[in-house]
Amino acid sequence: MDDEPRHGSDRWPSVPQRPDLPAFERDVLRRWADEDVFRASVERRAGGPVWTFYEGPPTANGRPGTHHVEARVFKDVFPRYRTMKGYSVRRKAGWDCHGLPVELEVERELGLNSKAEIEAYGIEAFNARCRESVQRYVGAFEDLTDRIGFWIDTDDAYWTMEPTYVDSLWWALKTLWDRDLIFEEHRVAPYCGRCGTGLSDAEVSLGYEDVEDPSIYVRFPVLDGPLAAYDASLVVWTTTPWTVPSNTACAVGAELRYALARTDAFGVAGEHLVVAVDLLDDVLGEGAYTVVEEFDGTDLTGVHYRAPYDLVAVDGDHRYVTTAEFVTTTDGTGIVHTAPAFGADDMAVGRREGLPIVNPVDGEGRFTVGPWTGVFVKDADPSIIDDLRERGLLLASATYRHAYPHCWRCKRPLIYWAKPSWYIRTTQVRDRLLANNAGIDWHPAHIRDGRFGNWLENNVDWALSRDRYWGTPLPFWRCTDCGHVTVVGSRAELSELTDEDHTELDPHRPYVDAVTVACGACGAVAERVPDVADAWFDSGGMPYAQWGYPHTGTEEFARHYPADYICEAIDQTRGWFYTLLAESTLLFDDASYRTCLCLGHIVDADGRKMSKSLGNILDPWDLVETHGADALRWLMFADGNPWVSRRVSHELVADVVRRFLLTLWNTHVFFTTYARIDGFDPTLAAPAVAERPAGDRWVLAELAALVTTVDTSLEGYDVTTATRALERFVDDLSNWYVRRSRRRFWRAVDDDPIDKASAYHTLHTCLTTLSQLLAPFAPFLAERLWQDLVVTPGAHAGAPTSVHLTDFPSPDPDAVDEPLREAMATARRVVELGRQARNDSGVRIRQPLARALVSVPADERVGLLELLDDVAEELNVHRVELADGTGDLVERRLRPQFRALGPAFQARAPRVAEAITALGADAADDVAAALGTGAAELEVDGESVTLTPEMVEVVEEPRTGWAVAKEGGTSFALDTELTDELLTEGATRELARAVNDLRKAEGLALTDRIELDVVVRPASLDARLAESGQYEVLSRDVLARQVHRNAEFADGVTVDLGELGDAVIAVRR
RNA sequence: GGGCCAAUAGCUCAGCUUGGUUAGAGCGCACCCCUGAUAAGGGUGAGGUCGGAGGUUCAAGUCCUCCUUGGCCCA
Repeated sequence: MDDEPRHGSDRWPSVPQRPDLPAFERDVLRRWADEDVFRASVERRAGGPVWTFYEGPPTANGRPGTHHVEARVFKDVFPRYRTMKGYSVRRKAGWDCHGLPVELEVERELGLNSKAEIEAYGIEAFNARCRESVQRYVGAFEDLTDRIGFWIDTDDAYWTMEPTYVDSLWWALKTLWDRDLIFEEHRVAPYCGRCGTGLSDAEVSLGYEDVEDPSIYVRFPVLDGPLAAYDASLVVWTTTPWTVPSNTACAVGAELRYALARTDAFGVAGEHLVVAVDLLDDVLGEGAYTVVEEFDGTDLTGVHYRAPYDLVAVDGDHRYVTTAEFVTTTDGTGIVHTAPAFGADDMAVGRREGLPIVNPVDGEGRFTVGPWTGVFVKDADPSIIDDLRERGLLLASATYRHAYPHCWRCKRPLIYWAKPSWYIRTTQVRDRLLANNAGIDWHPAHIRDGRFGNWLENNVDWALSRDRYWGTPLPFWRCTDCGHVTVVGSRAELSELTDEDHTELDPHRPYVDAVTVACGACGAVAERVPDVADAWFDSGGMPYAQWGYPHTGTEEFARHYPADYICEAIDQTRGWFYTLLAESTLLFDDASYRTCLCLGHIVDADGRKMSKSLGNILDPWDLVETHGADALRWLMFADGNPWVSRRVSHELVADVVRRFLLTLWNTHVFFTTYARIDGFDPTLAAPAVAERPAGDRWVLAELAALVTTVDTSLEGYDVTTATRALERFVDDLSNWYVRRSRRRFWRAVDDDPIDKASAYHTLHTCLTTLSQLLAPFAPFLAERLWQDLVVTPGAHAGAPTSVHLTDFPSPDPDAVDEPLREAMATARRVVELGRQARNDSGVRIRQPLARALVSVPADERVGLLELLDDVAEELNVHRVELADGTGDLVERRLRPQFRALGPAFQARAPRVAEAITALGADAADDVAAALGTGAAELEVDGESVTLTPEMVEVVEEPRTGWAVAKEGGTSFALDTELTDELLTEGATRELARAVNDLRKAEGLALTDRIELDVVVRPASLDARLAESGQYEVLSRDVLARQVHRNAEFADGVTVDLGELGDAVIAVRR
């Protein structure tokens, strides 16, 4: 730009027209770091009311992806907003360090494949590798966190593997133990025989595959009761033949009906079989049986039967019929084979009935007894089926296609079996969980009673223990002698119990395993149970454990409990959202968070989930370094609802840059360019808002409304409404305010200094307020605007050195002007119609026209009156007239208003509407006149009905032959007749454009003055231009010191002036 | 198999809470304008059975039921 401003001031920076967004963001990051702005923003609010955010710790077991950016920017925007609103918002970071994912990552690195191999490698060395792995990835997270402008204090982070954190968890576990909320029990869990380990639900869900499994029907002969007299057999269905040797009971539905049927279907003449009535046809074949007797499921209760195998000696009553709720007649026979060791439902029945657990299977999933000893159970299925068939017990055998879980690592089918585990008795506080959940403000609201509420309704006890290595060790010591369990609440307590100093102990395995305590009951040696805690227990405990509560940090805990706001993706409903609520309910009978924003997932441009296997992972660094962090942040905030899955791609981020960021940037460039030229001094008093022109008052009214919208939306955790309002305003500012006001900026200062100052102050206010409104969303661009518009030019005495240290704006009460906003909306609609009319008529915009006639609905007339000059100027029409409802220029039509007609006429409303629409111009005149005095009568289907003014809108349409455009109740008619005078003006505009083109081509600066040589032909046109003063107009428009008509010059440019003639022009400095 | 969510223009998304008769925006496309924001900017237009079928209502993109497809969670 010009190095010699017209009125001399370098207070405004020179802003590049094409910004390198990532580069300037890095500059901003440096400034923030140098001036410690984040810390300052928190500290200046230290005395404010506390507003608490909890960081759900990312599991640092891989590089951060684009979905992490999503969660992190939503975690950032509300704390930033609250800080600007005056709240004290501590931003404590956190890292989730433990868990199977970390172990698996390390196993991969080390090439280990099983627990046996890990133990051979050594738990100490293995856990050391896990610790290193976590620290490695935390670094990657910190870098990205910083780059995207997520202000969270990573120096103050909690780490779930820290000893003080573990101490807190031990306290929690001991507290629960003391309240009898923890117990040990056999439970059925998915298990991989080859890997020798149970799998978490998350792992199981990775490995579902569609497979063919056997589906067999087996005879279980009845041994006692009336049925025995028939030599009847129960027909039992199963898809896991290998569990038949472990059968201990059969379950029937108490509410279901059963039948004793005689049949020859299976090659035994006249045999008697028991099957659910609903399934007789399916199992025995239609018409292939006779029902002997029908009875209820409960009638079968207690009936003993003979099972096919006696491979394991069993004590106690078993192999009888009982009832269970899960029995249905959707498939099978209505009689369910039950093996408590190998199914969760089975185990529940077994526990209720006190049935023995028969488990002839070893830790590798192989039979330990019978003819299949050493065979993997699933592989034994065919041979068991053959055996049943040979012994005449098999009624039928088929296959069954279904999804069955497989080990995601070794691809072998999983088996479900019972092993002892530690549980937290969450079912005991189920009602409290529901009650506490009811008080949480969920976004979206349906989570509360939907996904999350349903989950809580079906609460089961929390399986706490994991038979693994890298986790919080359970602080349970069991006596080797009497079995008594001693629970330890901290390392300090452990020291007391052992009379050794363990206060500096690394509480991880294997160190803690080596510590033994004296049994609290008998005094013998107690050893720690080897399990570690579910890593979810770690993260769910962060409200207290991040402070080391209650051993340390009791004040911080009190100050920051509960959280006002948390935010994670929707998959945390059963993860962190649950464990947070469960632990706070168990320990404090309270929800530890007040508001929860639940995000949808990030998917690729085709709507597919991002995954390594699909190869569609978007690297967040690539996005940020190509388009900038603000662009990515804005996409997350503005594109769709936070809680539906949203697409991210380079194209979509680039679109944000073009559509929004560059539009705003261009406005910024426009302002600073002219502010530099004019040396605008922002410290001089601004004209009062009421004194400014309508355009200024309008944009300030829009700004005031925007401030209210953004503030209210953010208060309600609604970024969608806020960002859409901001986008709309930026577009309005650029494409209406600036567009309409350009001339005011470039005309000479001494022309109308008040008007010019008004324009500058207005645009300056808009841009600086935008900077503040944008600060929580797009912190980099906001900062740049603030620096360029406030800090560098010294615009406000004592203004904060960063936008992030300012108070969130409040609407200027002097600027609020709803009628003006509405009037401008009308004016803009009229302009749109005007453009349409011009387009249709083929008269180019540079050609002035004499007049236009506008009709708008009656209630918009007054407001529009003030803005008609704006409309005229925008459309390059000398005079725009507003039809006043009289005279012959317009004719009236009536538009039915259903909102009023519907309630009044009900079923007849459509007929009345038709009648209203059908009225001719004269009849419409009469009705409109009658309505003016209150009500009008109208004949509909031979009956007279009474219309009130609310029921119709009176629409006026120009009666002229002009170019007309209309929409709804608004119409615009353009007089396209061209007079000599108008054509002359048009020629001047044409000349001005050509001269300015030439100026640009010659490389002249905006402010350079020129000598203009011009020859207009024919001479008559030249004379007309001179007579009508058009050369003066031209001279002003192109900053010519003098216009030399009919000059002699060699290298002129020819300008076509249409049918009027042409011209040759040249410019000189 | 169960729960929740989604489906609106070629694409990405608003609108649905509170039903009102012309359903919007951006991108893309076609045509055009502007040329002192200029390696910018703007306009006009085409493009929609609002996933499908019923229902409630004078009136349904909006409310209800069922279905289809997709996603997430669970089994």
